[in-house]
Amino acid sequence: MSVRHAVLGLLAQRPRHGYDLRAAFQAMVGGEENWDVKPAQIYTTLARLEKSGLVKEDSVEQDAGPEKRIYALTRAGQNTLTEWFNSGTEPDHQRDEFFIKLMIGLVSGVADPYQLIHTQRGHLYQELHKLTTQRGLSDPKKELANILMLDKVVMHLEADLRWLDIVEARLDEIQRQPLPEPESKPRGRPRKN
Amino acid sequence: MSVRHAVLGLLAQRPRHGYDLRAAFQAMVGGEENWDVKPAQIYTTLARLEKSGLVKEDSVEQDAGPEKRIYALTRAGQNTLTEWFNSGTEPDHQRDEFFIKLMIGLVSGVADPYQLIHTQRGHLYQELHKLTTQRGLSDPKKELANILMLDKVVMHLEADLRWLDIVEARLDEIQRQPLPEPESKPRGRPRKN
DNA sequence: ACAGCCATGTAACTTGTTACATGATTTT
DNA sequence: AAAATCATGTAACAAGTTACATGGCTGT
Repeated sequence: MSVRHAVLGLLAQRPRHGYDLRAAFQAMVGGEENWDVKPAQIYTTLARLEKSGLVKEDSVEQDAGPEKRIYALTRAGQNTLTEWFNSGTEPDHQRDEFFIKLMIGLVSGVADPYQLIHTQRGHLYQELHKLTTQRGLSDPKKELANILMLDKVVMHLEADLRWLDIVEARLDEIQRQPLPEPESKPRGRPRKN
Repeated sequence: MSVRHAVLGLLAQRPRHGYDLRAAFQAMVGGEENWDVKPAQIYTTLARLEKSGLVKEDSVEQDAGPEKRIYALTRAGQNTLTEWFNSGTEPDHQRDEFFIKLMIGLVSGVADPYQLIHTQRGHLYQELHKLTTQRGLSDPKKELANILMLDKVVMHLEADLRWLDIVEARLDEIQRQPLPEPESKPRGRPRKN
C-alpha cells in the first residue's frame, strides 16, 4: 500500500522515470537492506497508476543512453496524495511471524518455547549490534532518512527484546501454577541465555 | 507467510476442519481486532497445502449440521513444520506506512512533517490508552496468547512514540543549521502537542 | 419467522516477489 | 573485452482481501 503512494509523492516533487523513482525510493528508506523495492514493482505500479489516471506519461527523454519515460502527476493524482496525507495511518498491527511461531510452538507441542525465545533473542541481539556499530561510525555524513530509519529499527528491536523477557516471565509464572492445557506437557526450562 | 505455517501447526496439534482452524487461529492472536483472518484465506490455504502434499483430507464428519472436512498433516507437512521452527525468524522489517508518509511529506513539500507527527502521536496515544484500560480490566481471566499479544502491541506502540520524539528532535536540529535541500522550504514549527 | 452461528467454498482483484529477457553506455 | 550501471519491461506466481453464494441448525 505504501509504494503506490510513495511513487505519487516522488512524482509530486518533480516528474521522473521508473529507474529514477526506484533510486529515490531506496535512498528514502536508507538502502536495500531496509526495503528492497524490485524494479518490477515500480514499473507495474506506474502502469497501474497510469491506468487509474493518477499519473500520465509526460515525455520521453533520450540523451545518450536508453530512452527514459518520464511520468508526471495528474490532478487526480495530486488529490489522491493529499487525501493520503489527511487520512490517519494505522501502526501496521504486527503480523509478526515470530509471535505465530511461538504460539504454535506452545500449542502444538512440536517445538520448545524457551528454545524459540532463546534463538530469537540471539538473532535480535546480533541485528541490534550490527546496526548500532553501523550507526556509530558514519552518523554525521548520513542522510536524514537513513538515520531515522535506523532509529526506528533500533527502537523496535529493543521493543522485541523487552517483549521476549516479558514472555519468559509469563511462561515461568504459568509453570509455577500449571493451568489445564491438554496436549502440551511443559518442558524443563533450559538455563537462561 | 505466517498463516500457512500456523495452519500446519494447528493441524499438528490435531486434525481439524477449516472453520475450526479459523477459530483456533483467532483465539491464538487474541481476537479479530489483532488479526482478522478471513475464511477465504483459510480455505484457499488449505487447498494449496493439499495440492503441495503437506496436508490431506482425513475424513468427513457430519453429526447434526453441515459436513466438516477434516484435514490432517502428512509426513511432508510435519517436516515443513519442523524446518520452520528450526529456521530463524526475521523481525519483519517495518515496512511502515507512516515512515513513508513522513519521508514523502519531507521530500515532496506537499504536507507539513510536524503536522504529520502531531497527528500520528495523537493516534498512537489513543490506541495505547484503549489497550491499557482493556488490559487493566480483565488481566487474570484472559488467556496467555491474548495477554502476550497485548504486551507486544503495547511495546511497539511505545517504541513508535519514542521514535516520533526522536524524529522531532532531529528535525529541530536541522532547522537550526539548515542543510541544502532543494524543493522543500522549511515550515515554521507549530507549538508542541 | 428471523437472526445468528456453523460450515463451505468460488471469483475477481490488489500487492508484491521471482525469474526471465533485452539492450545501450560507461567504467575497469 | 568484460563488468557494472542505466533503463525498460513481461510472465508466472504467492498471499491476502472483498464480495458473493449456498445451506443447515439453533435460539429467540
